[in-house]
Amino acid sequence: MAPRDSNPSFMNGVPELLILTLLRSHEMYGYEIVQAIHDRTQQAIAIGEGVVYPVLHALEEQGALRSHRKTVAGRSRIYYSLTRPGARRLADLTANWTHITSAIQTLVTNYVIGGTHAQAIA
Amino acid sequence: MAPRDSNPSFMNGVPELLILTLLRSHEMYGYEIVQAIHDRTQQAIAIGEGVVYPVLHALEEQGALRSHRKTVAGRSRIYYSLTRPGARRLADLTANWTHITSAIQTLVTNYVIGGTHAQAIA
DNA sequence: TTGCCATACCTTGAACCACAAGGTATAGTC
DNA sequence: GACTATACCTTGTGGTTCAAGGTATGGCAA
Repeated sequence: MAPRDSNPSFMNGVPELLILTLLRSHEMYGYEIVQAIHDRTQQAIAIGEGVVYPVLHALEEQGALRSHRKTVAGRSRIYYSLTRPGARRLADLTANWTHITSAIQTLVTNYVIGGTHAQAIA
Repeated sequence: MAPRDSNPSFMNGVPELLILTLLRSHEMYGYEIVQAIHDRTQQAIAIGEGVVYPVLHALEEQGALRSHRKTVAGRSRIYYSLTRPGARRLADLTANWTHITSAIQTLVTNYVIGGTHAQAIA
């Protein structure tokens, strides 16, 4: 039921990380988050609604987010904001993300600078 | 049969990236790769044999790797090395990896430097 | 007024990847 | 003679993400 630990199932949880990150500065609603991720990453990353909404629900259920409805221009929106535990969770995820990606980056960019190392490719 | 593209299924393929990266400089065998990933990332990343071996088989089948048996000290090892297409594949994966992670990194580390932004956490 | 697009929410099914756990076999060590 | 390390491998399970669809309102254009 809970093989949560060990490896972070690798790079999983990126949507969660991005969503929490966006909510760090101010509250947002789901549809807005979907577009914000797309825009603020120069289209490098596109996370669909089918991913965002379930994550929002799960995070709220876990107490990491809090929500309230607001109607703007006849449109009903559900705004989400970080709770204290949510901020802690974001800090953990961010630290972990940085740790892992920098480890990978070090490996990947090691002595590839000028060489063609043709003997390895042969 | 082939919804391969769209998003890179996110951070998937990290094991593949790491394996190709290690094989960039010289040939290695599976068991060695498992430990090398563990060691060269300061234990930040641990990829099990259950992941490495299938990836090696798949990459060879796709023509990205080439293998040959060698017996060393009574131990039979299967050494893998990069082919030309494999090197191209590694270049693609690396570029993509860098692109995506830097986009995320930019979002994640934006104006978090000194502030507690307590108003967002409330 | 009818149709279409954008907004805004949501769920379902399938695909896929990585993992843990197991299984085989040999070499060296205690 | 048993245990650990080496070295290969496969299977089943589980968790994430995806694409595709489904509902409803507002605004705009034909």
